[in-house]
Order: sequence, then structure tokens, then C-alpha cells
Amino acid sequence: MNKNSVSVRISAKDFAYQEIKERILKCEYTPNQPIAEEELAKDLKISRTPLREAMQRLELEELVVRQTNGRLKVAPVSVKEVRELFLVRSMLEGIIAAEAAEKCTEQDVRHLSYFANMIKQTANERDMEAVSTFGSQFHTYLYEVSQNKTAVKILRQLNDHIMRYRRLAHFIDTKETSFEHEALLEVIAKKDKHNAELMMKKHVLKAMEKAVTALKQYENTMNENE
Amino acid sequence: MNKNSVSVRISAKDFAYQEIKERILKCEYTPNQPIAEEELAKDLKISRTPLREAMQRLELEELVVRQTNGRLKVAPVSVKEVRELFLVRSMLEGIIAAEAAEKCTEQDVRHLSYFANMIKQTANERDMEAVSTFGSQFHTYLYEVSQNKTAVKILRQLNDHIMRYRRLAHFIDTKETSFEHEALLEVIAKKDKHNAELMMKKHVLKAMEKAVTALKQYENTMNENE
DNA sequence: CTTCGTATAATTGTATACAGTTATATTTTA
DNA sequence: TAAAATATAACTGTATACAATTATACGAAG
Repeated sequence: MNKNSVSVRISAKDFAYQEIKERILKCEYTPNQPIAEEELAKDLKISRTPLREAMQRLELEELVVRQTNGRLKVAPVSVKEVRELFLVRSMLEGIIAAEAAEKCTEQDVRHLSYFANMIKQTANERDMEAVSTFGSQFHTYLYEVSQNKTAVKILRQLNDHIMRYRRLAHFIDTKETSFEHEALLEVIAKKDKHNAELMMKKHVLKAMEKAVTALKQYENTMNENE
Repeated sequence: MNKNSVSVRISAKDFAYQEIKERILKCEYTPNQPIAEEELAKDLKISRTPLREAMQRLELEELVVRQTNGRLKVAPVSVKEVRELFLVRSMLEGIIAAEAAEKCTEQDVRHLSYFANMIKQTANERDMEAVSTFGSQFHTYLYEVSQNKTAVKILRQLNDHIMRYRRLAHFIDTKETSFEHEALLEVIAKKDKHNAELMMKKHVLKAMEKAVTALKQYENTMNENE
């Protein structure tokens, strides 16, 4: 076999996990929607054994919840949860920013500059979908630089949940976001740990306010339609 | 059925999870020790299906790791991981302390006083095992008061890992710990969010230093004996 | 018409069997 | 004797079958 080709014999369990997770994050499966194992297994053309393992993983990540009768449903949403997600995220992103400021090389700064520039450019073009994408890449790059596996693992899960809320309540970035990333880059390049942490925390907490506002609006329109 | 009696028909999966987790946290299963599903299932007198679900949960919590050949072993330990665990924990305990300071009632303060007093008393008696136990209860009580499910869930997992390191490297609390809890109680009772957060962070980071020192010593003795 | 009880169906939890893969033991060859 | 090749054993991944639980449909009683 070609040495460069990585054999990606993906297991049924992992396939199911990825597939179902995507459906939940994209809100194809809506909050509180019930899920039956047999039906889903048939749909994915696998047996219940690996499906159950996939579902358990999603359950532990709290993207699905198990009811007292043992049956599964897609996790509910709440303003309280959004606040918690962003509050915890702000602290962990703060750690990451500080550690990244400490460890980043000149090449890392160049990479981050690229993302910051793309954020600025797409923000000017009012392409907020792209702003969000490059924003994620900016943060994800910091994750790598920080080398803090414990924090990064938690952050990835938090970000999954946040992604679902984003799709659900349609909250988007603003022009401010662009400036914030530029300012962050600046202090990180200066290896200013302390300010990197503070600014990152504030940056994330600002995003929280947008998210909360959007979700409240979403919940209002939902209540009107019932 | 009596309304007060809670039916605790524990599943084979949950039984296995609890049992194996305990063995790992108590270091009956040592770091890097291989685990075979068949053998363990026989030992616990259950089939591989629920055992695998239990093992997957432990794997996701990183108390066991899956090797490239698909086989499981007890998670390794490292100084780097200890630092990450405590650093993340310090931030989350900081959030918790701030939120608890905001929300705590007079009765909560009385409960916390009890724990703080027991910490002081047992510290005076040099019963460091008891100090550790009441210390945990002090923190756990704050978790409840904070009502931050997201942070608490993560903290419980971090604390499991920390417990394993404690058992492995035998690091214990000191007299200082006692004073720190008293001081924490004081600012929380005054509902001083800001200082509650700062002091809690410092408190946890102090514990980190003890843990790191103890683990390094443990690793040294391990290397000498090989 | 509603409520209760019972039978039936649907769903989850667990055991077992088997297929596919990886490691180990054995044999063969130089 | 050492290395390579092959056979055997051990182990994991998945499917299927069955047991236990929960929900639903239906009929009887009030």
C-alpha cells in the first residue's frame, strides 16, 4: 500500500457519531425531538450496537439526553445554558490566549495575521458567514499554539454546543469582532500574557451578549407561533 | 410501592463504569496497565456489550486510552497533565466561587462554616485525610450554590483525575489549606464576588504546586527502581 | 363520556455469535 | 542460530437474538 495513504477504515460507531452530531448541530434534528435507536440504525444502515455507542457519546456530550424512561431526545436549549457555555468558554479561551502569547513564534504570528486580515476583509464585504469561519480558525490556531490539551478538549465540546445555538438563533458577528481580533493579535505578538487573557475574556463575553439576545428573540417568536 | 423509595435498578453498564472507575482512581489498576474486555467482563459477570459502553465512557473521560491497535490501557500520567488539570480547575473554581458568592444565602454560609470549622479542627489534629475530605465537601457545596451545571460537570471530571494523582503521588493538604478556606468563607459571606474569584484561583494554584512537587518525586523514585 | 384495566406493540438493555484484525507461537529457510 | 514465513491464538468490532421495560390501543365498567 502507498505509504502516504492513510487508511481511514472508519468504524460504524464513529461514522454514526459524526453523522448524527452534524444533524443535531445543523438543527436538522430540532431540540427535544425524540430519537428511536432502531429507526436511526436502519437509516444509517448499521446495527444498534455501534449506534448505541455513538448515542452514548452524544449523550455524555449532552447533545442528546436520556429521559427517565430510557429513551433519547435531542437536548433542549435554554438561555441559562448559553450563558454558562460562554462564561466557561471565556475563562478557558483566556487561559489559551495567555499560554499562546507565551509560546507563539514569529511564524505563528504570521498565521494569526492572515486570519485577522481575512476577518477584516470579509467583515468589510459584509460576508458574516466568512467572518465567523475565519474567526473560528483564529481561535483554533491559538488552541494549537497553547498546547493545553485539557482546555482544548473542553473548548471543542463547548464550541459544538455554541454552534448549534448559532444555527438555531442565527446570531452573527459584527464589525466589532474584526477589531477585537486585531487587538488580540497585537498583544499576543507582544507576548503580553496578561492583556491577552483579559482581552480574550472580554471578547468572548461580548459574543455571549449577542448570543443571549438572539436566543431570547428566537424563543419569543417560537412562543408566538404556538 | 412506597413513594419515598427510589428504585435503583442500576444497569450493568453503570455498575461496570462505577466499579472500573473506582479501581482506576484508587490505582488498583496502574497507569498504562492493559485491559482486555473479555477478561474484565467475566470478572464483573456481565457481557461485553454493556462493558464496552462503560469502557467507552471512561475513554471519553480519558481515564483509559485506546491504543492504535484498538486495545485499551489505563491512562498514563504526566506532570504536564497535572498542571493543565489544576490550571483549568483554578479558572472554573474561580467562576464557581464568584457565582456562589453572588447567590449564597445565610443558611449556605452556615453550611460552609461547618465545613471550614471541620477543616480547621482536623488540620489541628493532623488528620490530613479528613482535611482533604472536608475540603472536597466545602468545594462541592459551592458547586451546588453556584448552580452552574456546565462548569460543575467539567469540574467533577477534573477532580476525578486529580484524585487519581493524589492516590498515586500521595500529596496532601497542609495547615495553610485550613486558613485559605477560612479566608474564602469570609469573602463569600460578604458576597465579595471579585475577591472570592481571585482567592479561589490562588487557592487552587497553590494546590497545583504541591501536586507537581509530589508527582515529580514519585516519578523519580519510579525511575530509580527500574 | 370518562376512567380504569388489560392486551398488544414498540423500545431499550443485555447476551451471544461471528467476522475481521492484531499479536503470538511455530515452522521453515538461509 | 537468526530471520522470515506461516499458522494459531487472542482480541476487538459488529450483527443479531432475546429478555425486560415502557408506551399505546382497545374494551369494560362506572
